[in-house]
Amino acid sequence: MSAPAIPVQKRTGRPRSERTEKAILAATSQLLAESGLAAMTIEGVAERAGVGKASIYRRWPSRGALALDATFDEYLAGQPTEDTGSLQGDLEATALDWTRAVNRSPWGRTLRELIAEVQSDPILAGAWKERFVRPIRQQRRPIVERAIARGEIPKGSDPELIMDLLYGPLYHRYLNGHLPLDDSFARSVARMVAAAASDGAAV
Amino acid sequence: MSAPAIPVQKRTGRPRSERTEKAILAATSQLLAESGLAAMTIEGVAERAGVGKASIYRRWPSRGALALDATFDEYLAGQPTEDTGSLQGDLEATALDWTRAVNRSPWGRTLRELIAEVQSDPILAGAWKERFVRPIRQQRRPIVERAIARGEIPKGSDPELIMDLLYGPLYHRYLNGHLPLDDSFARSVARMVAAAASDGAAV
Amino acid sequence: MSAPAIPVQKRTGRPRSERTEKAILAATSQLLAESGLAAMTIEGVAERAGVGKASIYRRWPSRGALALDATFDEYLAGQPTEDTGSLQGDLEATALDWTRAVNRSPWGRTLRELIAEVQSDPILAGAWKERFVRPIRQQRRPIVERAIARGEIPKGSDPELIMDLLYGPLYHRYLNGHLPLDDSFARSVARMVAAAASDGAAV
Amino acid sequence: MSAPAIPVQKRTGRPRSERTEKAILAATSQLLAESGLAAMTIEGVAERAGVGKASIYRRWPSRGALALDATFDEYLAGQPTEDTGSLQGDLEATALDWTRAVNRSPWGRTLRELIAEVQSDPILAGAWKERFVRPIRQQRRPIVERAIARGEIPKGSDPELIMDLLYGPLYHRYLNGHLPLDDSFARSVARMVAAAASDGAAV
DNA sequence: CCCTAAACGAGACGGTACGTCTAGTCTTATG
DNA sequence: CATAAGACTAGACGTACCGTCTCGTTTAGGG
Repeated sequence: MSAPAIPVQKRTGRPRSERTEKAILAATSQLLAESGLAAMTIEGVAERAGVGKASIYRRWPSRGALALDATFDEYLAGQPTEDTGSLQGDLEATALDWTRAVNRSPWGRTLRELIAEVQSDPILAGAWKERFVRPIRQQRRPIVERAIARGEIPKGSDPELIMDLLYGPLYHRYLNGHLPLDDSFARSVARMVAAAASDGAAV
Repeated sequence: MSAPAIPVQKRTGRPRSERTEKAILAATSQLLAESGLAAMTIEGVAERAGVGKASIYRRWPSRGALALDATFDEYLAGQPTEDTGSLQGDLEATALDWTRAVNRSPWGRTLRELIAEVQSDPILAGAWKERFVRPIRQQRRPIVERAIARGEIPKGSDPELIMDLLYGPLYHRYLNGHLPLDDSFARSVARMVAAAASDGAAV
Repeated sequence: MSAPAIPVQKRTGRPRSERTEKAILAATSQLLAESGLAAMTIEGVAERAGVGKASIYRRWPSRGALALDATFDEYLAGQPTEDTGSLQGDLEATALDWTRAVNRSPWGRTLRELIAEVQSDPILAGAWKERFVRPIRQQRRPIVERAIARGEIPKGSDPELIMDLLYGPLYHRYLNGHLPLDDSFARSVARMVAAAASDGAAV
Repeated sequence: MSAPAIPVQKRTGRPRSERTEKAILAATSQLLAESGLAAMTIEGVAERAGVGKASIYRRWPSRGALALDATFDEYLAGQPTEDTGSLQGDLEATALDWTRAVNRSPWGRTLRELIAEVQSDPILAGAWKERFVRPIRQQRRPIVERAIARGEIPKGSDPELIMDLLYGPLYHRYLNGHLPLDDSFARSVARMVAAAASDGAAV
């Protein structure tokens, strides 16, 4: 009825070395931080990690997949979701957290290039959604639930719509760069989304 | 014996051929439509156009710049800005136009990859903002002005903020692909932005 | 593999650089002399010559073809065919020349490895025959003709058979190494071939 | 390369499996017959034999050594040395035997590539001489002894010289391919060698 | 009857070189 | 000068094998 929770242990052959895996991810992170995804090559990673290229290809199907894993490793800390007491407060905290994170170089640059890489590789795009987008959104879902519980917004309000309204404008300035992505903008967006949701427009 | 009174435009050398330019752009468009930006190479364009690589480099500094020009050539038709009589109506028309345009393959794919390309090339990013982002936004500016004139929203409402609130969520689903970008979503976004602006949250 | 006798005039494009060609052949010769054919790689040649790999592949289809050309360039001096006054004298001079040439390291090693390389590459084998084997044999043909003119051997004697009888045993010891290939052996072979030919056994 | 004459008694551990050894040799022979030595790889043999690579390296030091053993296994039948009653007859029988054997594909191809392999591996060259060259020559030695006994050639005639005179030209055409190696050539060589030896030129 | 130790199949390991591809520049002959 | 053609240096690509090194398992002989 379901996939095995604990994958069956492979029976034969030399097991993959954890040391090798860590060396590859570390080298990747370094290179990404130094010069960005565009300048990161599999050969470069292999050399820096003191590893054969085959050991990389054995584990990751593409440069993007490797970069994604390495970036995810750094990101895992995640961001908090503390209750500020109001919908607008929660949205503002979320927007400010994200804004400050992506303005942090070089992580911000890598994220930007990773999103770019994802645009022309459907397999990678799937991983991106699973590993980055979905977790962050689920983490923020309680914000809407708390607002409903508080009676700030109607019961049927769509959390997905609200999340897109909040994150969308931030990503937009981040990737297009037509106007600055700063704290002030983050606060404005949060204010507008809170207002719209309170009006019941998200139902 | 005497210098010309009005300095004549330098006339030495063979002038650049218009035929060459058109052949390059046509070949680029074809290749983009066939296999996307990721698979488009300068060598491929040169061969398809029956042109030397140098003739391309003489005109465009990079693959992205060429692709941008070729795509812009196709895009010039633009979208209308007719007055629907209400802010929400105007926003909805705008959102639906954009949504339907990017859902059109292969143009949608090329745009997506172009945005990707822009992420790691600052020069190209500048061109992108000038040529695509700014014109579209200026074209839509009257929407806010009309809404103020109608008294739907306060005088000090920020058109840039409203534009970001509208386009941001659309781009977000377009590039991240976590949820479908369809007419229904476009209408929901327009409704929410109109609601927020009416509340005076965009001041 | 080599320049055509009558080079077809290429109409367009940048012509191949003579400098590049010479640098490649020089680097190849050096590497062959230093460590032999088995250790010579296309990458190594490219690096030593300060040349892109593509420039090598543009000119030679395989490592063996390149090595053959480089070795031929060194060999071109050739060996004399002076008339010693008798068949046995001429054969002996020929055998001694060849013996001493192949005992000369590193040229002898390269020749040995080149013959080896030829065994599993039919295209290369053709070039080998044309460029090395046939010229040498034709150069030695007058030996038999002079012997006939002198009346030492019958008119119908087969020069090819006599050449094989002379060179065969020398190559045999050279490649098999079961017994030393020295001047004494060269003289013995020459003596026997002369004796057999005088008996009219080569008719 | 092969089992030692007096196998040192191993004290402990699992003994080497005869099945494994046979599977390796069989797979090697198959691959040699199918595509030749140049295309035969240790990995390919291991896979075909259903054997770990280490089990091959435990037994043979190199690809050439393995190929030599596998080929030798097939060759063991050897060739007869019957007395035809005359030196020329014996030489002719020998030459024809060898000629026909090497013209037999794929065995002929493998032998050719094996000789090639030997040229750049001194250790393998030693094995080659011991295992192939010497046995064959010793097998043919009685030919000369019988000729002396018959009084066809002088007592001091050098068997090694005569063997080189006979085999050399055959190997020469076999490896160089400049002219066909056929029965007619084999007979001519035998006739010439017999003539020279009768003249006492082999003393 | 277990213990020891080597051999076993499998396959990962760090490497090297392959032959191909594209980048961006340079060099020719021809307009 | 610009052009089409194509050679130039440079270097990454992904693949194939190399010879070595773990794994967990098997298989004998000696204690």
